[in-house]
Amino acid sequence: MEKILLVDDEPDILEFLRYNLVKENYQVLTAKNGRDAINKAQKEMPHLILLDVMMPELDGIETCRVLRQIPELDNTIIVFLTARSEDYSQIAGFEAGADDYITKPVKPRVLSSKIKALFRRVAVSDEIPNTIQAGNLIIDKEKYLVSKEGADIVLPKKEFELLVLLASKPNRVFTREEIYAAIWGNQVIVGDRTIDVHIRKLREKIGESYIKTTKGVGYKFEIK
Amino acid sequence: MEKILLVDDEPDILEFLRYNLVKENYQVLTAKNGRDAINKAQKEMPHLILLDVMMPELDGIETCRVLRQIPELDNTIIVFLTARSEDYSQIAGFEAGADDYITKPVKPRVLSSKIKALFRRVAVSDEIPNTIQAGNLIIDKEKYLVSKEGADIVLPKKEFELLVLLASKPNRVFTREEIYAAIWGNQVIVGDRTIDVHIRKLREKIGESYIKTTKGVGYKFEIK
DNA sequence: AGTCAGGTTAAGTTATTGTTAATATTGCGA
DNA sequence: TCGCAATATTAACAATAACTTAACCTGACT
Repeated sequence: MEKILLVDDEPDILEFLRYNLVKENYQVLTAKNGRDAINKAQKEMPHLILLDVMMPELDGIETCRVLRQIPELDNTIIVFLTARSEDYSQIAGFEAGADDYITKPVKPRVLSSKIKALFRRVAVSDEIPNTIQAGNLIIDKEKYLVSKEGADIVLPKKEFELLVLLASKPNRVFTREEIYAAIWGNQVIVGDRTIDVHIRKLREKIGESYIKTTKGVGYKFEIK
Repeated sequence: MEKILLVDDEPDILEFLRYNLVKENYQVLTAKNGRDAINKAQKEMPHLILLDVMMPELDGIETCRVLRQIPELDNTIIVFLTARSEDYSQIAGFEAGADDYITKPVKPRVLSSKIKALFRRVAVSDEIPNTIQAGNLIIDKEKYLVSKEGADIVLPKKEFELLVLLASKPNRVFTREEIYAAIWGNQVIVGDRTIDVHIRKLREKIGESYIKTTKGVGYKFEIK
């Protein structure tokens, strides 16, 4: 369920928007000014912020600028609510980092269809870079699957992570230390044959030719 | 060709509107009061209904409310014809489920451009798929129904949501965290066997072959 | 030959998931 | 509002897959 933060200084509008969005099954939070919005946004990490442009003190444009500074909110969609499609505010708004506009008076169906469309857009653009091509292997991080010439290979977690690591920079040699750090982290301690065994299993499954040992240094995913 | 239903108690206006819309190549039906409109709408399934607000007996607002109860007319656009842009009627109208307004006196060019714009918008937002086809399962999110080879399967809420989530991206592995976040949200905390049990129930009902476990990672809805 | 780095195998260990039944919660109709 | 039935969650234990380790092997280089 998507979380939406509404920001407007007029309680009536806030209520009107909330009513319509709750009906569409969104989780709705509200803030009544810019400062409030920034706090709540940081705490709640909403997926979308609907932000009135005209507000006393910190206006929508300024609020948006501040919000866009927060790296955690990078994937948050910001939509402006403007009185009319004034060219001025639109330009300023997009420059401040808004994703879209809705003009007042807000029509419920426009509201919901626009928001739906925005979420859809995000959902689509999200699925782009989840696969690594390396030689004739395709590694799909999302599906946790490796396919080799059409055939799917299922790998256990550690083996998959190992492969992803090595294949993420083909031909680069990863030392054992690097591999430990990346896959086990600094907390876990494992014996010194563990990686070798995983490498063995991996080679068995994807074929012996991909992973090369550089003695005294480490392993690499070789791609000619 | 789009079908438009005109509703107004004044024959002159009706005739005026029809003339202008027929010219634009729409298929035009008319009704002279709210009751009539509801009947014709159900029978004819128009793509758009142009509805006068001021009508004796059942007024436009009320008619609209009734129309919006009819699920088949969900995708029908409802446009109000109002004497002037009174704030009151606008709000009431939008709450009743209208999509837009046209104010009287109606200018033919405004009429046709507005209607064109509305159809264009619907054409875009219409692609929201309310049904997922996955293997030989058809999942209808609207009807909360799953059918497998013609037979309907009724699923409890949680199981249904789980299925929808997994089937929304077939073959993608969802981690337990993702599943928790999607179905329970960040607020609720449930024990660590809860998902498993729901998975069990689901598999019992839809068949064992669809949902695959990727140990250490999560679950996926597999579709070959 | 001795040492060092890594390879291999199988057996042990642990972590994760499956399963069932019991318990809690919810929603709904009388 | 009560009580029932349907759902949802938890608990306890079983099953299984993944991971790690130990013991031994191989080959290269000195």
